[in-house]
Amino acid sequence: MVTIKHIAEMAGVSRTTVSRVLNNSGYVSEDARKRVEMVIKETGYVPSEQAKSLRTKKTKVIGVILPTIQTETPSRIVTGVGKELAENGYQIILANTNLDKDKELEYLDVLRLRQVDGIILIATNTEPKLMEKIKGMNIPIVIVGQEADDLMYVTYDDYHAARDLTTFFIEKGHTNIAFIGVDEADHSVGYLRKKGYLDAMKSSELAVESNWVETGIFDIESGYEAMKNILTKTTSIPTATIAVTDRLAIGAISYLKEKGIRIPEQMALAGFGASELAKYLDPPLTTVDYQNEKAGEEAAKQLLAKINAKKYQKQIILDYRLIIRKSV
Amino acid sequence: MVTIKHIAEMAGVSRTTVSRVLNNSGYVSEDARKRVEMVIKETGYVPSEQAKSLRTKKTKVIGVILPTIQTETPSRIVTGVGKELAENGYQIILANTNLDKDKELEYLDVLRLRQVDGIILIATNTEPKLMEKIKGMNIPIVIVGQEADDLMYVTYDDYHAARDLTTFFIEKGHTNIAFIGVDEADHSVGYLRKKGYLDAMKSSELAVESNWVETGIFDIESGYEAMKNILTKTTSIPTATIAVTDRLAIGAISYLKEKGIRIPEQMALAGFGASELAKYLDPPLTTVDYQNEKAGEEAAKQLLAKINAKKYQKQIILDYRLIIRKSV
DNA sequence: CCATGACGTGGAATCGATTCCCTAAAACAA
DNA sequence: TTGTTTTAGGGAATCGATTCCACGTCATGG
Repeated sequence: MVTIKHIAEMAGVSRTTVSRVLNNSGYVSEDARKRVEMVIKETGYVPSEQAKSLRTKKTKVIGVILPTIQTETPSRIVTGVGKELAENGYQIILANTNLDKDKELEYLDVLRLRQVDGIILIATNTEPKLMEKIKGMNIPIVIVGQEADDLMYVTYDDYHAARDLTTFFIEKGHTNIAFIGVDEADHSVGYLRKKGYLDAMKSSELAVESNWVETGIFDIESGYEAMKNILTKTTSIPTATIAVTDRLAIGAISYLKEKGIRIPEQMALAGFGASELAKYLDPPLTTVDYQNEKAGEEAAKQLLAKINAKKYQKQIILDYRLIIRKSV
Repeated sequence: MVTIKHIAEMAGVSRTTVSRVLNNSGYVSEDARKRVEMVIKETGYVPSEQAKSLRTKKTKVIGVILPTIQTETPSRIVTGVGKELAENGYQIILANTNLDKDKELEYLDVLRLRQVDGIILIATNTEPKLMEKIKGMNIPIVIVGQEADDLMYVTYDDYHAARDLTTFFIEKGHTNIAFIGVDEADHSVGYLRKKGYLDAMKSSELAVESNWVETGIFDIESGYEAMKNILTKTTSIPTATIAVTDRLAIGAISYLKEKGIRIPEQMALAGFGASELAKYLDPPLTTVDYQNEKAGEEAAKQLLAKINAKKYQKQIILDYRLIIRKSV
């Protein structure tokens, strides 16, 4: 393996000078620079990242912690992060928790000891233990998808998205609107989207029957179950349902079809997330488009700014867009 | 930051001894070991990975090159890889080409200079330039999803899967079977699956009209276009269609629905990949289940075996399973 | 003509580990 | 008692970079 020492010898200069050429810092004569560059080209020499980062304490690696790589939201975020980082010569170390909350904490440590320059956490919760840990780390960390008082984050306006969507249904004349949510520990998806729904109902003075509100987990199956509960347990049957993810909506559709209930005539339906498939469902699903990839890019951008001691925005809330399709 | 030097001083031993405790190598008295361990616990010291890898030339990092993270197949593979690696204390550096072939080559270099211990390439082609480059690198590399003569790989039995699926249609009585493929540069998905289809047709002495065979790219839209072409350009209309991915099949379905063509009565349909959504389409889509996650695990397992100079299997071809659903 | 500063360069320390080699005491064998 | 092994531990080199500091050489201005 060719090292800086070899280059120095071959070019007849000291390692110092080679280093100067590499980082173009300090004084180097045109002559010496030429020779060094020649030799570098000939040998195809590339400086060792390990050695460099041992000295400089910078690895040009960013850790990304995510709950799963198998659903669209995190995948898109990572894609965005990756694009932004690649442009700046940074690499991603991936830490997949596979939905295991404890691993979020664990991976923070693993990444620290890998001396990553920063961490992007695609968060599923804002538990105090996690927040405390983040505050205690002296590595720049950006949270994506959740608000977190005085930490850096990039998230979406979940509350207003849910509120707008609900209002949209109300304006269409629906009064009985059901809701399929998830655990409120997920502040964005669980709590805020539900609050948006409830507040919209309240401000239109519409009552919400307790059985209209179901809680699932993040998979299709639980959307199916939730819709089943809604239709079998409620006294006044809703005419519209909001599901907090497209996958839950897909589960709901699957139940509705099984029972021969027509969408949207008998049950209007909407999801969140603008999954690619939503467009191709029958009927195409109304959904909320968050700019996930943009969120990833933005998170990476602010993180790099912070790392390089430039001006950065600490907290960003991205916009959303309702995509109205035939399911309503 | 606490280093081995501090630990040595605090425990009243040399760095050598601390290192011995850390790696439990060489002779260390019970007494010294206790003291060192105490200090390590007190200080929460963790050895620097950079320093270690500078010396040992091992980083415990594996590079994963993939075409996109936004479709199910690579996501599942990465999940499998991640699980296996995590169990062995390895980390993943992610290199996302975003479907840009040139970046595959580029990232091989980037990863090498990051001194990754090995590379897993989720491949979309087997172009000579790429294969040559891989042979020329002196880092262990496993290819996933493509065969590559004398390199390490884990792939699927694409040929027989396609052949079986086609035969299944034939046995159901179909004689006019269309095919939506992709560019044959993708040897597995493009070439082998098509060959399986053609050979099955031939061995049943069924003719294949040239217009029955369409080529798309990997997105839903091109499935739509392909189905449109098949139905508008052919003289004898097919009664069944095989699409080489579920997404292509979804596009095809979308066209069929638009035209009011009933599935499977007027057109039977099948895809490949066992995407989660396939199950919830209307009608549920017949598809081929490859064990993507297993493939990832297997690739990681063999790679680690090779890295650690243990016995490994150079080439693995995984099994598949037809999932017959109502679309046929 | 000499002080000053810009320019060029190299020596050597440093980052934080591992590891080779050496010394020395203790344990054991002859 | 002497000679070998085993056990224990330290010194110092090393990995491949960066960077501080010192030291020349010129040109310039006072």
